[in-house]
Amino acid sequence: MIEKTPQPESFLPLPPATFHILIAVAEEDRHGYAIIQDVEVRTGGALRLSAGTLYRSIQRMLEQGLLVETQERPAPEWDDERRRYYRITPLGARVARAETRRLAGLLKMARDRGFAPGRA
Amino acid sequence: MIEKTPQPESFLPLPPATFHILIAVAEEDRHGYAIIQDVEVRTGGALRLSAGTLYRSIQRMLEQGLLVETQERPAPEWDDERRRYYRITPLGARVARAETRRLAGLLKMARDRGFAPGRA
DNA sequence: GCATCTATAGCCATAGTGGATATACTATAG
DNA sequence: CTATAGTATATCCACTATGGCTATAGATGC
Repeated sequence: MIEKTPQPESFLPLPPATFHILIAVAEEDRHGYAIIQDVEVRTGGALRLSAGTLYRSIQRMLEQGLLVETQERPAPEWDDERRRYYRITPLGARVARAETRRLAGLLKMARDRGFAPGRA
Repeated sequence: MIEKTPQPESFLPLPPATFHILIAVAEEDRHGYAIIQDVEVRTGGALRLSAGTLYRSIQRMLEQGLLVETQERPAPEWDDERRRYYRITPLGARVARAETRRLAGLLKMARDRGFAPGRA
């Protein structure tokens, strides 16, 4: 018996916070606070993930297998004991690609109906 | 005094149902049930707007000025008395364009971090 | 007669979110 | 020395959006 991994599509549509967290940890392993900062910088300050949303989202994502907590830590002089580092799993990456496809489709629908992505 | 219309950005991010409804009525005035069908066809059956979500979303959108109920009705032989037709307002169109821009930005972030919109 | 489709609308439970709060360590300014 | 701000994780409460169910009701089809 082959243990089947769940279909990425079954996670869709992703909660916005979940997608932003996956994008944040795609580049490199990040700890919670660094994820909040990455989202804020990436969106030009437009989206600030609240701590409540972040840690509950991470909990859920660990249970779903989209993230794992890594044991690898930076050199002690760069580290902070309090931090917990998270890494995206292969499943997490597949789910993120599926959500990316869904968004691309949605964007196409909007453009086809005349909502060009130009100025306001 | 010029009565200011609200900033389109203040509505963002749009609830998914709201954006789908705006896309549905962009093409032509539609009644509730026709909106549900348009969403289902457009998404290839992936998204089925529930009646509860639809009518509460419409209520909110009327109050926010994103939609108006039209008085114009099709010829009686094509009409159904029960139907209520909705039309997108200029504000609704501006909000939809703003949301389209936001989504385009989000999609770019995902692609920049390696989530190409290719296969799963 | 009964099911199905069309059409609108309200009710209830759940999920996701923001904001506030708690704890605690570090760095900087006064 | 002390106050403030930043870093870091975590929990609690309230609100919003959503899905599913139910109600109502006329039309169509078997």
